Formats: sequence, C-alpha cells, structure tokens
Amino acid sequence: MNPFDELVREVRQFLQRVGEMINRDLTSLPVSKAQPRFGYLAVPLHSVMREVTNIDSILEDVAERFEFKYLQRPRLVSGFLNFDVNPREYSKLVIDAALSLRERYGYSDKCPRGKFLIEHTSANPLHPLHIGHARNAVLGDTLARLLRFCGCEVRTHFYLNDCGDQVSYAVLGFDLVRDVAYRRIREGRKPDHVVGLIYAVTCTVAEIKRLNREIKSLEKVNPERANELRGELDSLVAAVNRLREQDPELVDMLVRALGPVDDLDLEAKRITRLYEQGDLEVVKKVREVVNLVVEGFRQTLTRMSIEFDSWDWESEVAVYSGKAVEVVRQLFRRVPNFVETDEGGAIVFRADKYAELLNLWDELGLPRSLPRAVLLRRDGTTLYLTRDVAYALWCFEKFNPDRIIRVIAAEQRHPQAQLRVILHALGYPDLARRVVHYAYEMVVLPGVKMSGRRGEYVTLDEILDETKRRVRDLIRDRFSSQEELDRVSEAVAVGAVRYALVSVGPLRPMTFDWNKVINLRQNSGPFLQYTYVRAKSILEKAGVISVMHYQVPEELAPEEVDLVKLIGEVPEVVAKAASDLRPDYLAEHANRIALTFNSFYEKYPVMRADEPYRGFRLALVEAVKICLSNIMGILGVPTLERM
RNA sequence: GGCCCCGUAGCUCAGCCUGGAUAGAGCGGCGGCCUUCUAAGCCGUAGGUCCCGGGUUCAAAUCCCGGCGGGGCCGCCA
Repeated sequence: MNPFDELVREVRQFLQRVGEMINRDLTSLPVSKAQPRFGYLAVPLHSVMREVTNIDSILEDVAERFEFKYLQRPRLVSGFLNFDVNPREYSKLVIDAALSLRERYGYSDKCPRGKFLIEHTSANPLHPLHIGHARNAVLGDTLARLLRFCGCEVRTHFYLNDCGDQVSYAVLGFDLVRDVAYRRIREGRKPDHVVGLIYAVTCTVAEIKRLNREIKSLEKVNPERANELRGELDSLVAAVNRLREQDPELVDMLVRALGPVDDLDLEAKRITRLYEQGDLEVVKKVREVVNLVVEGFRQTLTRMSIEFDSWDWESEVAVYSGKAVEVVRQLFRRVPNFVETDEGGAIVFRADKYAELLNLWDELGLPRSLPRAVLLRRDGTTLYLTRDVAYALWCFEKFNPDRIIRVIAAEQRHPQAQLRVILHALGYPDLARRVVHYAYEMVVLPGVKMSGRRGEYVTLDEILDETKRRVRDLIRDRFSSQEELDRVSEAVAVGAVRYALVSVGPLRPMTFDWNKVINLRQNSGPFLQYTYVRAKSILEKAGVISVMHYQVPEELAPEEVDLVKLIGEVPEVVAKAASDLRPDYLAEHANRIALTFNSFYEKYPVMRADEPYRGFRLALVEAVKICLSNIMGILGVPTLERM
C-alpha cells in the first residue's frame, strides 16, 4: 500500500485523458512534487504547450468530466499543471493505510526483493572499534534492517581478517605480557582495549627498530637523511610515551620484553607464515588474541543493537580451505596470458589489461584506471586480495545471494574493483556483477589523523560513554530510578550516535564533531525519540491503545494536511532508500515528520478537542507514531516510553 | 602523471542519478512563547555570485566540456 503512488496514478489517468484529446502520450511526463505554494504534485507541460495552443480549454474540458478522488481539480500555472490533494479523502486513505498495516506500514511493491548478503564492519581484530568503523557498522546494519523491512532475505556477515602481518604484531606483543593483560581484563578493562594498546606499542616499537637500523646504515652515506629520520624517531618515541600513560605497568613491561627481539618485522612475518600453514601452537595463540578482540567488538556492537548472522574467519574460508591458492591456480589455467611473474618473483594478475581487452568498465563499474593485482608474494604466501576473492566465492557457494553488499571504505576502490575483475576472469562474470562495493568516505577527526598502529583513535566505546554521560546530566532530575535513568541515557546515546552517522550521505567525507553527535535537538536521533514519546504520551493519556473509529472533519488544519502528506510518502521513501541504498533518506524524512508533528502539537489540542477533531487527531497521532516507530526501527534508533 | 570522491547560508549537510517555478533543513546569531497532551519543543527574523568559465536547452545547483580548491587511491599493507 503506497498512498503517494495512488496520487501519481490518478494524475497519470488524468494525463491519459488529456492525451487522448490531443493525440499524444502524456503519461510518461514526469510527475514531481510541486513547490508547496502551488500544490502537491506538478507536471511540466511546457513542451506540450508550445505545440498545443488551446491546451487550457482542453484541460478544462477533461477536468469537467474527470472523477477526482484523492485529488482536486488541477490548475495550470506558468506551464505547470499543479494538483493538490482532496484533504478529506486523502487523509482517510493515508491514515487507514497506516493504522491497518501498523508495523508493516512503509512496505510496498516498489521495495526491492531478493536475497542479500551484507558484509560490514569487518574491522581488523587488533584494536577497539573506532569512529570510522562505527560509520561502517551503522551503515551496514541500517541497510540490513532496511532490506529486511522490505521483506528481503538478509544475512549479515563479519569478515574476520585473522591472517596478515598486522595480527601477528598483536600476537607477538600479547605473548610477552599475557599475564598482565589477563589481569587487566579481569579488572574490567575491555579486552579489545587491552589488545589495542599492546598492538599499538608493538607496532610503534617495531617501527622504531626499523628506523634505527635505517639510520645506522645511512649515517656514513647520507648523514642529512639520517638526521631527518632521527626527527621521525622522536615522534615515534613520543607516541610510545603517550601510550604509556594509559597503562604504565603494562607498557613498560612490553617495551622491556620487546627490546631483545632484534627484528620484530621478521618475527611477525614468521608468525604469519606459520599461521597460514596451520601450525598448531601459533594457531592457538592467534585465535586467543583474535577471540579476545572479537569479544570486545561484540560488547560494543551489542550496545549499538548490531548483530551478525555469521563471523567468517579468513583463515578458515580462504586459507585452510585451500581456496585462495586455488584462485591463483585457476587464473593460471583460464587466463594465462594475464598472469605474470614480477621481477621480484611475485605472481601478478594484469587486471588492467584484462579489463581493457574485454572493456569491462561499465559492466563491472570499474574506475577507468586499474593497478595490476599482486596475487602471491615472492615467498608464495597469499595477499589480502587473493583471500578476498576466495571469500567472495565461498559466500556465493554457501548462500547463493542475489547480491553481496560489502560495506568497505572508499579508499579500497581499487582492490574491490580488482576483485570483480578477477571473478570475471575466473569465469564468473555473473558473480562479478553481483558483488557491490558499498563505499563510504572516512571519518576524520579535526586536526588528527587516526592511526590504529599508533593507537591514535577515538573509540566507539568512548563516544557512547561520553554521549551517555551528557544525556544523563540533562535528564537526571526526571527519573527517580537510577536503573531507568541509565537505561534511557544509554538508549538516547545509541540513538544519537547512530543517527549522526547515518544521516549523512555515505560518500561525503565526515568530520567527527562532538557537537553534532551529542546534538539532542532537531535533526538528531534524540529528537525523533522525543517526538515519539510525545505522540505516545498523548495516546496513553487519552486512554487509547489503538484508534478504531474516527471521522474526518470538514476542514483540516494546514499542519494536519502536511502530516498526512508526509505519512503518505513513507512507503515511497522506504522503497527509494532501499533501492538506492541510501538510509539517510529515511533519517531526513523522519526528521521532517517530527518537525511537522511538533508544530501541530503546539497548536492543536488532541485530547481536549471536541469530536470529530479528537478522534481524527488521535488517529493522526497514531499514524505519526507508527511512521516514526517504523523508521526508527530501520535506523536502529531505540524508541522509548519516557524520556 | 592517471583514476575516484567532495565543493550549496558563518558551520554541518539535503537536493544532482531522472533538468522545471522565488534553492531547502539543522546548528550557531537575534527577538519572542512554559498554571493547559513532555520547552530535548514551538513561533518569528537575519543569512546564498549553488567553487569558476564555457556549452546544450523553452528551462541548469542538476546534463556535457575545461579549469580551480580539498580528500583518497595508484604496495610483495589491509
């Protein structure tokens, strides 16, 4: 049920009649929203008017005989045919639709259908989730909720990168301070925060060692360059000192233990290699660390109401299964002319040449220039991309989704494009087209470059805690129960953070701004929550659980008509958001409903109004509540009874 | 150098795909509204060369071409 679409249909019927009179097809003319002062819907007739001079009288003629149901007779103004709704009929249609469909209101046959596998967040299991991962997680989870609302079959997956050198640094460090680390966790520190600190220190110390070696070798040959590097060294040492402040005992111990290890990079690579080979000892150690971080992820994601259907371990799906190596072998077999051995001995797939030859740019949505894709290192180990291809194949084999939506930072455009080209080259052009890279731009901190390796980031936990703290200060007096105060502050904080991250188009680079996240006013999660509570409160005080009967009054207030229109648009907005994968459309629409509802709320009494106003307004309020609740459900902004 | 994204009010952004009338929100500013359904609200007001220059069109923030500015990628990292 899509009330707005009913209006468009009526407009087109009218246009068809007019078209019959002048022997033209007018039904394909665009029907768009009019500027409010001209009506609700508008059709530009400029081109028709140039050729049909007596269009006015024809319109008059047709309008005279046309049976308008939800619309009023249109007016022709400066080349636009403007329609407005018939308030009484249309409110009936809209409100009945909302009240009868309830938690399903918003669904329509314009919604996309199919089976989706959404892979999102997929942060490296080395450190806590930070604000950038939060954008990813909230986008991915919101898309999943949106498509599920549309009736699609949706699975959410977290791809766990447990292979690769980065994990090895964390494992290496963790092994050296295991006892203290566990003590911290027992003391209540989140495990991902503990590992994150260890990882950052280990990486930074490794870099210091690397730099020291370089300086030593340069001292004689190029003293100036050596001096430059000493400057960098200072900043690294400063970074370690900053990290030390978080936990002097642990960091000191770790730095001492790392001291004797000559070449940390070599040691990390050794761990990587053994892990890929399935060395039991190493597997146990890596799993231990990764599981600790995952436990931390889970805690944070649960706060955000984000759940996954599956946690896919890269080592399992791509490496131990032999799939990644198989990818390389198959490429050799199928497209030998495009697989080369690099001077250094690495195996390279010429994705650039392959795409060029088959002219795949539009078909696979590739950027016009593609780098070549390295598949295997000189030592024969796989790279992320290779394993990623294997992972995509695994997903298709296991679940056969119509689409795999992968929420991955925009900076990974090239490897994601290479992945599609490789799938194509492997003989799966269809699968290549079904992989969607849902790109989003980074979140930047004002003035700071976030770096996981240096431990420089604002964690999602901190953001949630700080937002919650501010909310609590604000509403402390309204709650006698500490428990309820805590529950409400938490829900408001989650709503605020989720809304802030999802209300901006994904491709816009975002500057992290505390003022925006903790904005509790308009255009925020809390504003929706507040408005929802107001609506709910009216219905409760009126003793109405659900409106059954109401009469539409003769005259409606402008705010009431505006609300009806916005409610009627909900299915349209849902379908558009789902097909374009733009959850921000929903945030905007919910905000508009809330703004209009609050204007209405100030001006017109509901409970104390006389019939038929009381009944009608109660129905309208309930319809608003349904819309807000449905959209908030998709956005993951919790609804509350009180706040 | 090549490719991708972004450029709209002091600030954060929507609108661009699919061209349409006097370009919209929020924040911040200024001025008002709490014995009446939650003031996290509401009302009013100020604030714009839609980065610049061409082109297409009856019509351009929107489409095309060329610039400029910011960010990103072009790794045997992920």
